[in-house]
Amino acid sequence: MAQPAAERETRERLLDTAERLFGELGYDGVGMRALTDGARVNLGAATYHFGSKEALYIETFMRRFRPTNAERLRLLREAEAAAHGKPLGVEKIVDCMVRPPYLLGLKHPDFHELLARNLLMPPPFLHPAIHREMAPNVEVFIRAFRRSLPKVPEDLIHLRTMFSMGALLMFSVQMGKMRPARNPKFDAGILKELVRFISAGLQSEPAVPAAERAPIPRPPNPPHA
Amino acid sequence: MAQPAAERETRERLLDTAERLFGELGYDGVGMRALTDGARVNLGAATYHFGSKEALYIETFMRRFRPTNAERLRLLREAEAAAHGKPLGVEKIVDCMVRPPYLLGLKHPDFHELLARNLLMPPPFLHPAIHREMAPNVEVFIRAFRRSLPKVPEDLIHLRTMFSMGALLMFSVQMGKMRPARNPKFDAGILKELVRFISAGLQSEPAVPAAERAPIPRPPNPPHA
DNA sequence: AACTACTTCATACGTATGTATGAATTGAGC
DNA sequence: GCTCAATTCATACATACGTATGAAGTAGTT
Repeated sequence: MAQPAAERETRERLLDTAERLFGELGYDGVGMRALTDGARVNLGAATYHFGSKEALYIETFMRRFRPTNAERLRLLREAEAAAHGKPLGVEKIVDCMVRPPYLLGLKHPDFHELLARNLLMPPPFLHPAIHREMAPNVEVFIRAFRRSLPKVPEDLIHLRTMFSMGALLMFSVQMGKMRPARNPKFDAGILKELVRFISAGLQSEPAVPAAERAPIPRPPNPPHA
Repeated sequence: MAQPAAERETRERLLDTAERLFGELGYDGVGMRALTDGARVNLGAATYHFGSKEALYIETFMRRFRPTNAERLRLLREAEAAAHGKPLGVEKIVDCMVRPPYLLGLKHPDFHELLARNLLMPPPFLHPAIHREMAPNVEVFIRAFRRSLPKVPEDLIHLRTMFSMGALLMFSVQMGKMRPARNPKFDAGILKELVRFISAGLQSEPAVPAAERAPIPRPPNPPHA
């Protein structure tokens, strides 16, 4: 194999540019030429490395989403190990869920918008990849919440987790936009506020007694977040 | 003017189709031909009635967003009048904010996704229209929250309102997807749960004392929701 | 029946799209 | 220094895009 360094550079320059442009403008909003021009890469090289625009898009998203998700799981398991079988505090669980994407956004600000885009309204061809990646994660977090929120029926936990993801994604988008005005002191405080907000919502008394409420169906495409 | 009835039909068929397709696939994901074919309308008629694709998109969104926003304001003013100068309950304010788009979504399910799309990541050319429409609304709701949440600093109210919008938008998207599985009893209960979730987050104790926290800047493009 | 304003329609234009092709170029292994 | 696989590059292809144009059609009004 020739020039492995150059190869990696081309590939990654293209992914970085794709991260930025796809995030700003969406899958359909950016053409191959805009991507390759922005990355100073030949048009043919894009097809060579990724095969198709869809494949490039998937990889652009997944290269960051995979490790983030793994980290969430790791943090939760770590916290559960430290708790020796006792239920975790809700804020702790939420922190495990929210911190990894938050830190990721600090390191790769361009990813913020892309994340929100793909979790809220992913292009159809992304569904399988997202679902595969998220399914085990959802499972584990829901179980943790159920243990720590005995007063909240399971279907309501699902619903509230969905709300939480919405808050997180809106947060993500706005963090991207506030980039210039931010500073470390600000960044330190704001995560705690997000965790607090979500945790308060999760812990609140159900608004409708379970007996009087119709069961909440799980959406066909669960909020993969 | 000839065939005013037919004109209105053509215009509205096109808007309805645009609502559905733009919502599913986004502005760049749908071509003029897909829209006009879907609405059984001639391609030229689209340009005739709307002038351009951007104008069509703006009108597709605004024809529902305008009245929804007006209704929010109306509900809040009505509640404030009934309170005779006393601060409103937080749940009441949240209800005024959330109920109109919720009811709208029940009536026009296709609008759900379009709303989420445009409030979370509007195409650039929509910014002015959204901002004009939302600015007074935001003002009034923030003021109401400030009165009812004396313990929450104003910048944190802004932040939490942003979180709330995220929850609402995720809710909106998922309601769209759950359409087939829903029923009236379900619909009746779920709004209350959304209001409860958001209100609990808004009312929670600030996670970081104001003195120890950096001020939260208002994002350059405020969460127009 | 002729006129008028409005709406629909078929068609055309230039450009941009994603992908395919095959020739150049590169640098390590021998 | 030759070989060879990996990469880059210029170019081409068919299709889809948004918009413009002008003729055809449609009702009310006179």
